[in-house]
Amino acid sequence: MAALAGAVPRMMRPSLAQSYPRSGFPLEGQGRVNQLGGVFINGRPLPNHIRHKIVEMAHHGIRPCVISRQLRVSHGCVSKILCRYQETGSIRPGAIGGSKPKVSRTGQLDSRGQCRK
DNA sequence: CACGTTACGGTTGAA
DNA sequence: CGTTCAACCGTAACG
Repeated sequence: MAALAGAVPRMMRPSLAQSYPRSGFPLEGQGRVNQLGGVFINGRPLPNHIRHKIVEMAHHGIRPCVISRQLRVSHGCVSKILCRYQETGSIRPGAIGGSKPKVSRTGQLDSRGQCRK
């Protein structure tokens, strides 16, 4: 599914998209720039296409250091995403949010429900 | 110079 | 309906 991992963009919510205060693009207001000159959002996963590019380049035989420079992402992130990709075989991030499952609290299993949308 | 891991700040989302 | 809390996010820094 790696090749088909790209299909879940956080499209603007109908209610939010309708709530356009003014300006052309109220969204993406947290656009930050890292030392590499790349735009990312603090506390939010990278765009789907960026992740796909990282895996694609890595599969091509390009060094992680080159990928990080070419895509403008921190090498730490590249390493993390590549590691996860090899583990799970998927490009998508883990399950963010979601409170602690009561069942796990009892002290049996610690596997969090990886419910991907 | 290249790579892995940790530290930090921030957001998300169910309970 | 609003708050809480743990987990993951990615960058920045360390080794």
